[in-house]
Amino acid sequence: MRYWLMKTEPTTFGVEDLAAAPRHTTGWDGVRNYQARNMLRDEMRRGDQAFLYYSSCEVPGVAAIMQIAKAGYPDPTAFDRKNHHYDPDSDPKNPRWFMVDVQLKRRLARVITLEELRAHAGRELKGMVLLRPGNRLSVTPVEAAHWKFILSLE
DNA sequence: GCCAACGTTGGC
DNA sequence: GCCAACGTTGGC
Repeated sequence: MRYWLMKTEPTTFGVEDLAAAPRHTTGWDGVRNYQARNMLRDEMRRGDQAFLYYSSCEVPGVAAIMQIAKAGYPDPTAFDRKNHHYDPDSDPKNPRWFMVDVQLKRRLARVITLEELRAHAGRELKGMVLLRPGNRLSVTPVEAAHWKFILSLE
């Protein structure tokens, strides 16, 4: 089993939205970056776990644990003219963008803030993709040891 | 294939 | 709201 971190803006889609969804499960659609696409399409497996991470907000940080409920499949929002993430160049016969389904496992007792994670960037969380300067990827892998350490901060 | 211009991301 | 970092686009 592998570990991941997936970014969302809390004002757009927060933990409470996921909790309110049927079976606490939703499609993680709208990712339009090739590197992230490759992970969604090729690497994520059902049963993998992922941190739900809040970005572009007052207190960025890890807010919850999710489980990958369905491995990568074509993202239909790319074919929907009216959708904000519509991509006219994505051919349904050869889809360009992929998504997974995620299920809420549990909220963390508190948000583990980016500031806290950074405080450990030189040691326990050395090499964590999220903390790499200039990183903007909305989906990143998390090493098992890092995953465990972050939860120990909870 | 280079690279300048542009748009987006996301912390601060 | 600012701005640095990065990805994408398109002219050449």
